[in-house]
Amino acid sequence: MTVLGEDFFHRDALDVAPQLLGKMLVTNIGGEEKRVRITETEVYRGVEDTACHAHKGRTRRTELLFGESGIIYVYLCYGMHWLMNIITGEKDQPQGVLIRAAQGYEGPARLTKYLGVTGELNGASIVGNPIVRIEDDGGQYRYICKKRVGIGYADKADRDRLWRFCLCDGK
DNA sequence: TTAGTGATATCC
DNA sequence: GATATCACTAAA
Repeated sequence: MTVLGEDFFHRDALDVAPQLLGKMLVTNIGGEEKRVRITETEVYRGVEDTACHAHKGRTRRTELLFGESGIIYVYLCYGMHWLMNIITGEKDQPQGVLIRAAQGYEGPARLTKYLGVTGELNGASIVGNPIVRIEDDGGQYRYICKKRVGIGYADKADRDRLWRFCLCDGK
């Protein structure tokens, strides 16, 4: 078992997202360790991706997306749901991977609710952090690509991108 | 199908 | 200052 380091995230989101599938997401928030297997991820990539929060440019909120890889971007949606992303790729190139689901906790907000992830984690690093990390237990998994969801506001070309990655059942 | 909820961005 | 929007979920 190894803990994923900075080099894992310092690559294109389209490489990182599928490889995150099957990894263990481990948090230790409020003194309780929670451990789940990631089953679904989604890529938001670049200013040219109209579904990406950063496509209109830098703001206080999206500043993190332009930053260093391995940083956690947590965003509050509809006033009650925290969504968790991990920044990937080069600095000044806004891209990230949304953790959409884990085994037993399908749904991006259900996952963060279980783990105890909130805006307090926004801007934290996922490498060398006792609060949150990702472990690789060596498993190899099949996955399938699907269209992203919940981005009806984006251009059609971006809505049709197959940037959502789901673990196949079984192995 | 719709209510619930609040930060953020955008427009005065 | 105000208002519109939103990478969702649970309940009906």
